[in-house]
Amino acid sequence: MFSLAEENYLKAIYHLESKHKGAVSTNAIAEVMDTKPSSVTDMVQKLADKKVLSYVKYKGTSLTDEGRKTAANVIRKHRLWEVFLVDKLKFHWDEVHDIAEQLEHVHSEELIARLDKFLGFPDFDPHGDPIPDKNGNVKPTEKKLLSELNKKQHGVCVGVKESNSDFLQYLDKKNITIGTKISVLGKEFFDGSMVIQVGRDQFFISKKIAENLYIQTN
Amino acid sequence: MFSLAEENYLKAIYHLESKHKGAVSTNAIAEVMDTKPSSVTDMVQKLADKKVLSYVKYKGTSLTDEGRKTAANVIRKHRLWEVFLVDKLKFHWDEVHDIAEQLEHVHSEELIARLDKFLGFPDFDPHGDPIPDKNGNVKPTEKKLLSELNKKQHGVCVGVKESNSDFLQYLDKKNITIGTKISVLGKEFFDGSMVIQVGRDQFFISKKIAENLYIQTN
DNA sequence: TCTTAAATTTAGACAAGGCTAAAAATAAAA
DNA sequence: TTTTATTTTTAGCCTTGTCTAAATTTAAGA
Ligand SMILES: [Mn+2]
Ligand SMILES: [Mn+2]
Ligand SMILES: [Mn+2]
Ligand SMILES: [Mn+2]
Repeated sequence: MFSLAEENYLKAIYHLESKHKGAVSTNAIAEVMDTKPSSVTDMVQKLADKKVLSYVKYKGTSLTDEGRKTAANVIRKHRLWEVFLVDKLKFHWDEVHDIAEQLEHVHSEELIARLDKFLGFPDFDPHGDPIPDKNGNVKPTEKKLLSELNKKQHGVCVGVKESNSDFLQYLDKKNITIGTKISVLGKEFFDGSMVIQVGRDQFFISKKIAENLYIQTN
Repeated sequence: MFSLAEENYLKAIYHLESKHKGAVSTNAIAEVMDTKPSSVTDMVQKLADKKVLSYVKYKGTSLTDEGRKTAANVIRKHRLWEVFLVDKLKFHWDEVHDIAEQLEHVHSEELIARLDKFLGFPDFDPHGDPIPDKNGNVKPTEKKLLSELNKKQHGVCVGVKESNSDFLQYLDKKNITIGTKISVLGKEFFDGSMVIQVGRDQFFISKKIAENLYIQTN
């Protein structure tokens, strides 16, 4: 059994590993955990003792299979609760993260199994992120960023990269949500900005927006 | 905002106050919290500083209005989650307490408001205990213990006093649940045992059983 | 009332997590 | 290859919540 703090560290390291290849640096962890590098060192040494990650002084850490599975399980819980909050309690998709952040630490295998069933065994959370299975496996999906598309290409929005409130509220204003069809009408190579079509509307979006929307094309 | 430990102390003191009149003793708190009296003294002094209870050395403690409201709110959350677990996730009523014990500490007013609505604003939890409203008020119900009934009296089971697994499973075996009609066919004054009728079945119960079943007669 | 027993509090420690300041190791620059 | 800058770790201290052992207070018995 892992403490709340330990679970949060494992989750953070899991996400960092999936973004950048190679060992995760102490400073990177401190950054996302919003804590000091010295605190990270302490915790990482403790987690290494517990065999959930391997740690080499000054070189960084990487999760063991055990650690990866544990982290994936916390993420599984987080995302299932987010589905519950949106689908059942009718929360808006920009309101659920902080609550799920607490719910993810409730310990009960049975609870999650039943919640999963109650929700109809969802594959994705409200932000389009995949929900790991009981064993910590995530089926790989072929999605790309909207910013990778070129003029005249189109696809369906399947997720968001960053999911902070401001961004999600912007998407709502533009009627973009998971499942929305998006077509690229024009693309400016100088700044990466685009003109896209969503439903009947055509409008301009910045590169930053395009880099935070996942699209599935096929 | 109160810590998990503080919330549990407040809840325990709230329950103790409702059972025995007068100030709650340090030892009584230690007993139900399964901790040492010295630890209780420390915590109780801290909670007194926070104005949620009044504490007089060697004399005991009692909740302030503020403390009572805070405690009732934790209990409200506990019971609403129990309703969720039984009604929605189809848990059995003897399996939900420990999970609710964790869920009750998730902080979000909005979450509880929406959960309440999702559950249809229930008045009682799966064990027949009343759910306090947002302001910490519980409507008083006129219920008595089955052991207080005499021969030929009858009523409807509206709750259980102790709700440990063994007892709840016994009740299931006997087909007794919230809403079940129970008639007293005989009562032995020597040991308080009874013969009762439940549906078509008639059987013997000990005084201990009768003292843990709440009945509404009218 | 005097003495013993029970309840309660105080003193001193400990583990988990976290912080700051200083030291050590590694990476980058000259 | 030195020197300097950056990253990371160590050392020492703090807070929360808990515990044991010892001291105090209150209650009970003679
Ligand atoms: Mn989230
Ligand atoms: Mn999400
Ligand atoms: Mn309960
Ligand atoms: Mn209950």
